[in-house]
Amino acid sequence: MAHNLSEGSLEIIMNGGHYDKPIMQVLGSKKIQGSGANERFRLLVSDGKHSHSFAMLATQLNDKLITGELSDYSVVQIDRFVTSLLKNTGKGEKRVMIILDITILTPGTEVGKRIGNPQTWTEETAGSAPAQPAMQPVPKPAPSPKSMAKPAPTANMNVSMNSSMLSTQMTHPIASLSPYQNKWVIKARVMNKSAIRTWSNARGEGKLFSMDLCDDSGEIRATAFKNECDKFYDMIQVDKVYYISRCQLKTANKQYTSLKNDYEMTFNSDTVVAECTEDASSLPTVKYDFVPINTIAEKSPDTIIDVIGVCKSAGDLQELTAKSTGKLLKKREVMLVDSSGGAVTLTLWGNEAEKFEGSTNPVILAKGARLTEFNGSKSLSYLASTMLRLNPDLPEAHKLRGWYDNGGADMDIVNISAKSGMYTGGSNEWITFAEAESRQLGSGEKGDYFSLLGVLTFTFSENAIYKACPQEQCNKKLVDQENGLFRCEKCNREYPNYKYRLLLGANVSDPTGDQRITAFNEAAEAMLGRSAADVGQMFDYDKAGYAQLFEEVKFRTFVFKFRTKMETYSDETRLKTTVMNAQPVDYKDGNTRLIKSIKEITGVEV
DNA sequence: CCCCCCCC
Repeated sequence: MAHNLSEGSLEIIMNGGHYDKPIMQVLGSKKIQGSGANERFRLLVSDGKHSHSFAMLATQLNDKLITGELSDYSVVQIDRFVTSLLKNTGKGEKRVMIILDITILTPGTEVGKRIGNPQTWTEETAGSAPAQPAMQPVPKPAPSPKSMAKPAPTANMNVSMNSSMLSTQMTHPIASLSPYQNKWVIKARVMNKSAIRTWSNARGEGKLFSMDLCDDSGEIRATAFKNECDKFYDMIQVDKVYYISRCQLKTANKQYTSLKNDYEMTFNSDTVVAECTEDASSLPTVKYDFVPINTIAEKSPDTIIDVIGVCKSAGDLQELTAKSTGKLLKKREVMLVDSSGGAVTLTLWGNEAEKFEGSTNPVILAKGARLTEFNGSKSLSYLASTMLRLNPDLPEAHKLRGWYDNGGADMDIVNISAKSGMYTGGSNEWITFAEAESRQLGSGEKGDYFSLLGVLTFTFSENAIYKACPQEQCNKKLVDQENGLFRCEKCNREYPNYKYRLLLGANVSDPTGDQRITAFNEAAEAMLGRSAADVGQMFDYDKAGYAQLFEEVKFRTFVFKFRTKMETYSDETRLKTTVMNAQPVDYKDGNTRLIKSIKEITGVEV
């Protein structure tokens, strides 16, 4: 197979010229910094004549390397790139190429060898190369942004370029910024802007706001303190594009951001920000990486994720006092659902909790919400840096609206945030009913907890729902006074209203046995995929639907967390097993466990 | 220079 590399293109690019979609061969790659989501790779590329390790892969293309798609010897077409001059201590300047888009023409495994005999490109080679290749268009002076308060820094402006590249070439890619180089201008879109926060600690006090910026090459967080906070807060607007220069760069603390950049920037008194008034539609807009709600349970706690869902219900505003700080907190729990059939609780705090209005079932978009785990179930928490948007004008949002209003509202859901409130931990191990029996779980004084992968083989629909005391903390079954009032023996009061709660009896089986179990309200909601209120509604008005629901849930598989204890009724002693928590199966986790046990049983490496 | 992001 013929591989026509763009011989000589590397030389042109290294001299600051532009070459449209050069075809090159990848000869090697090297991780230059970061790990996980923050890795950045450098490539050794060849155009057949020269080779050079000056190419950096934009982080959004990392996957191609990691998955092996972009293997050594691959022949690629570089569809989009920018170059930038970096100050190289003591050695003048060094040009880097940031690859933004790439098409793999022939996989490395098919090429299998180096093409031609490329020579390593060096400064000496550069000296012998023409400074301005003849094929380049006439250089154009770079227009400086009109509204800049100070003249835009003009460092590194390379004027040999075609007009479509002009604005990109004028500015520096975000991915190329580092603390070692301070003469740059970026052209970036504001993806997110925080509210102004104040702080006060031993080192002083002040206020700040932060913003997340992006361009073709990557993203970065910028923070403005005190004076700069006042100066720029009103000016900076989400979705707008700005030229920004003269900021301090420092290493980002990964604990507090999910942005793909090892650095973050701080505005200082020299910082220049000017709105870009030209067409900036080529710059990426806010990027969302929506996680389907039914897969949120598979993610690790403390992950920052983007989610979009319909607010199915919203709790009341709750006030509570933080035990650790004594601070008065306000929170509101909102239940989000999407067409994946999952439901998750999003907890709003403070101002956001106070002003939230969920009665119209708005579509809620939360970018950068934190996944938290409590008592074995997962939910989302709103952070200061979370971007919350109600009914955003996005295709995903319109789709969800349509789904919800056309039957989605009545869809069976599995609430991954369902909690029992009683679960006190226990081993993370899955065992079987046979193992539970052989370990004599439940025979002790305190009861035992265990987890198991099981199938719901039968559910008892009779008496699965009851009218409970409407008081927040009291779930006592009410006595119908037959006069429109219901009596709570615990509160010693009569109420005209009640709330429905579930108390579900069922059989759970695994390959080694089965067990009659009881699931209280939240666990039962997770198993039935319906809220107690919904089930109560069906019980009252749709008996057939109610019966159907209990049929449908049969043979669903869950990861159950049980509490089991021997109890004696009159003369009979038997195990009473309660479902603390029923979660949908995370098959990735399930397979890991399976592989581990295959290894243990067979001694064979899988 | 923040970096707390809460509670059950």
